This record gives sequence, C-alpha cells and structure tokens, in this order.
Amino acid sequence: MQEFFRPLIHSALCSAGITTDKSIQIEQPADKKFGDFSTNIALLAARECKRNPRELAQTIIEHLHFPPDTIAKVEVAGAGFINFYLTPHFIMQSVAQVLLEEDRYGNGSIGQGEKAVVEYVSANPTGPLTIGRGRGGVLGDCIANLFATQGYEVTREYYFNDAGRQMQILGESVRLRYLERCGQVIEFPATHYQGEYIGDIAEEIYRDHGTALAESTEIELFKKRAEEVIFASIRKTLERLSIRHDSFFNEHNLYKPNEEGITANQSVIDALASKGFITEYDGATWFQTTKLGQEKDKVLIKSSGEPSYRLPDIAYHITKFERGFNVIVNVFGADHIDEYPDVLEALKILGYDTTRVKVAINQFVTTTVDGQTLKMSTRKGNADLLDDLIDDVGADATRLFFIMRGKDSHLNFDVELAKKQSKDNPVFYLQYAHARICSLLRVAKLEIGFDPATNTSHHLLQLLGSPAELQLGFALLDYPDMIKTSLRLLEPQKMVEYLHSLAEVFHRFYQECPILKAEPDIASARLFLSLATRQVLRNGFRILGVSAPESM
RNA sequence: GCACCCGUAGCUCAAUUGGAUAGAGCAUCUGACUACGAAUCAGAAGGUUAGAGGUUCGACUCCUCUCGGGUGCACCA
Repeated sequence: MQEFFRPLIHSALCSAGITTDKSIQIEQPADKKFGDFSTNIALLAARECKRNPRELAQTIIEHLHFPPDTIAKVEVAGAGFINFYLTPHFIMQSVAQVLLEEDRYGNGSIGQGEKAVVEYVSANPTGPLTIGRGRGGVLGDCIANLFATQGYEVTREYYFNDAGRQMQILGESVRLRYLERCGQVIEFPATHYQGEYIGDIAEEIYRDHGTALAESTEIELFKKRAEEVIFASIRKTLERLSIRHDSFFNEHNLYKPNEEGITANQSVIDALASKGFITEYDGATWFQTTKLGQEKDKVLIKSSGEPSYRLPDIAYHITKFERGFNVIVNVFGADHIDEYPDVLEALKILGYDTTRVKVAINQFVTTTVDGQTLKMSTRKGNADLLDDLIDDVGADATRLFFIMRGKDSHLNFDVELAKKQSKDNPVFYLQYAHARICSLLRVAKLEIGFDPATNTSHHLLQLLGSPAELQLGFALLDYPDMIKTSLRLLEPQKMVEYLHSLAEVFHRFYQECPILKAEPDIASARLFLSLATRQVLRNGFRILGVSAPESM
C-alpha cells in the first residue's frame, strides 16, 4: 500500500506547490477510527512551509485524486494527520489478487538485479552446534528468505576456519582421548575440548587404526578426522532445521597467494598502510584505530607472524564487495559485538561503501524447563546442544521460538510451552488456523461441491462486507507491506506477529460467519476468502521455514 | 573501568523506528458447542513504560545522568 499512496500524495504535494525534503510516511493508525492508513506529511512539512499543519493538510486533500472506488473517505484529524478509509471494493479486490498470485503474493521487485549475501552460522568445526548458534542460524535463514521474496539474488554463506589455534587444540584433544583409549594414562587439560563427542571421534579412530598411531605426536590425522565428523554433524543439524547454505567460504583462501604472489591478507595490510593506518611495534603489526579515536590499536599480525582473526575478517569482507554483492548482511551473536566495528572502519578507509553492510546481532538464549531457567555454557556438558532441543520440541517449534522475539531481546525458550498442543503455544495456534482452513475446504468440496480449481468466480468476493470479513481482507492486503517492513528491519519476528494476528482475525471470521450454510454465492465468496487466507499463511510459513500441516 | 543489548500489565513479549487513548498471549474472572475442527471465539480486569532531568506541536522511542539484569572487552576466533 506504500506504493499505492506515496505517488498519489507526492503529486498532490506538487500540484499544491508544497515543497518538502521530508519523505512521505504512510502508517496504519493504532486505532481504526483514525482510518485504515494515514500520513503525517502535513505535520512534517508545516515547519518548513511555516504554515498551520491542519490548514496544510486541508490543502493537500484538495489536490488528492484517487482511482475510482478505492478510497471511501479522506479527512484531516488531530494535529494535522490525513486519514484514509478504504472502500470494501478495494479490500476485496486485493483478496482476489491473492488468489491470482498464489505463492507469489507478497513478492516484490525492489531487489531486482541486486545481489545479496547473507552470512550466518559460520561456526568453526570444533564442536556440535549450540542452541545459541541455532538462533542465529534460523534468523539468518529467514532474513535470506525475506531478501529472496523481493527479487534479490541471494547467496547464503557460511564462513569458517579450519586452520588456526582452535583447530590445533581440537586435534590435540582427540589425540589425547585416543591415547587414553589405547590404555595410556593422560592428563586432559582444562583448556581442551571437554565434550563427549571428542571421545566418540577418538573411539572411531581407534577402531580404524588400533594403537598404530600411539607412538607419533603428529595430530594432523586427528584434526582432519575431527573436522570431517564435526562438520558432517553440523550440517546434519542444520538440515533438520531446513537451514541451507549455498556457499562455504574457507578462511584458508585468504592465505593463498594470487598470481602476483600476494595473499588477500597481505593486500589488506598494504592498502591500509598506504592510507597511513598501519604501524609496527612489540614485534606485531597494528591497525592504528587510535587514529580513529579508539583507546587501543588492534593487532593484525601477531608477533608470531600469524594474522590475528581481524585481518582475514577484513579481507573476507572485501571479497564480498569484489564478488559483486550490493547488499552484505552478517548475522551473528552478541559475543561478536566488538568485532565488526573495526572491520567496518577498515572497509571505510579502503573506500568501500559500508552502508551496504548490515549487521544483525542476536542476543543469547536461555531455556526454561519446568519454570527453571538454565543458563547456557559452551564449556560444560551438552545441556545446550541444538540437536537435543530439536529432539525435544521438533523443528517447527525450534524455528518459530527462535524468531518470535525481537533479535535484540534475550530469548527465554520455554521448552514445556514449545511442546504444548494448545493455543498457548504459538506454533500450534498458527498451524491450527491453516489446518482448519484445509479441513473446511475438504468439507466444502464434499458437501457443496466447491472446487477452487474449477471455480474462479473471484468477483463474488465483492458480495462480502461485514466487519469480520473486511477485517480479514484488510489483513491479507497488508501482507506485502509486512514483508517489506520485516526485511527493512532484518526482523522476521514481525512476520510471526503478523501471522499470529492473521490467524486470530481468521478465527473470528470463522466464528461469526457461517460458510457452508450460507446461500451459495456468499458461501463461495467466504470460501475464497478462506482460501486466500490459507495462501498467505503458507507464504508466510515458507519465509519462516515452518511447515503448513493440512491436518493436525 | 570501557563498549553494546535489555528494563513496558502478575508472567512472556509488542508498539509500524518520533505520532493520536501504550497493545497482544498466558494466568484470573464472565459468557459462547443440536453449525463447517471449542486445538476456537466474545467480554471484563490489569500501567507513574526502572527513576530523574532535557530536546518539540508530540517521547516507550532521541540526548544526559542514576539504578538494576545480560554480554563482550587477548598478539583466541
């Protein structure tokens, strides 16, 4: 509806001779008595024009022209709001549009010709996925889905590192467990990976090689095996949640020399040096962030000669620009909050347009079992394994619970609630609405022979006009705007909220309006309205990655 | 000590990013099944938006300070 109103208001401003640099905002008043939509443009422009807002609003209204049978009423209200009331005709027309566009309804074209990369999960293969990672993974997947609806060509990327210190420790951890298995008495350091999976991998190696590897101190084989096994398990877990990636970017690429023998990391150093932001002391190479007002410089190359994580991070982001992405989205957890500002600063210095980079940070997850809040800890046992959670509550509930709160709020995952089969549980409430419509349509086919495959008399929708029907129609019409809002904010939670209210409005309609017992044309019209509702629920579920059961 | 996130109804969370009387769901209370799924719906009650200042036509939202909770703050990633 933004696209409907904005140009019309814009031309009204022009013909009224009003100039303003304020953008035209279309919003939905909280209270329906202020109209279906409203704009505050007169309030915003009043100061520049040095005119009374109400009088300015009146002038704008006089220059507004709408297509026939779309707007029932326009009025000035409050301090200078302009409120619009849609005609029932317009609303029902939009419902027919849903039936026409089917699974494309809600799609847009603002991303046409644009390439977006969404990076998420990006866990190094040092252990099974934790619940915290799961939240980021689902968030990233939904954000990627949102981009895809608007015509963006989306690449879903996973960035990982299988070199580095952590992987060394992983290999060593497995080797020690293996030695244990071979009968040696070892002391297992607290700094090493404690999880049971380490022992499992060691056991496998023991089965394949017996004690043959016990003499050597070489860890390469252990590391490699651990990486393979762990990566496979990570991918399997992701698959259970329908989280996919198109591209796995290994940090190792950034250490490989190009034709001129220069690594990506080195060229970052060179480029930053040429801008005067590189210095050396204490045997290390530093990014002079003190020149940008920070307290300390940041190490790019350690005195050991190895890059610190920041350097490849910068180089990696540069590849995103070089690979031609117009929109670069990074999804990560709150523990990485201090990491990206440096990367952005470096990119800015090197002349990249950092407004293209969007960072979505999700806060942590706690789980509640029997009203008891458990805090997550990566070090200790496996109380926070994502797989265990999926086993417990299922993939749909896992996904929905992860995104049904704003990403900035600390998520309290109520495991008991997620398993409950009643309206308390939002998953069931949403899916029930879908199943109920499916059931209705099955019965409709049997009893009154209604078949949407052959009956395309969508114009019958114009017979509807009761409050419940219009409210439902309006909710359907609102869907495309919801996707855009959700995308702009990188916040799938908006979709959950919207779908919840859609389900609610449908249930009310269902309660108030008899369908199959109505006279035939009304019955068909109400079935079309139900059909359109089911379509929008499905489209929304698809973005969220939640299944749409036909019966429950 | 520094940085970031959060503080809204008894509980879990919203509030269209500065809009009109701060809204939902649980829980509580009152109603609705001889109807297509009651796994539902209608209604009631529930608030000094942690606190104090400030900015303006207008603040839960922006700025400053205080208090509380979370998370980071390595030549780890």
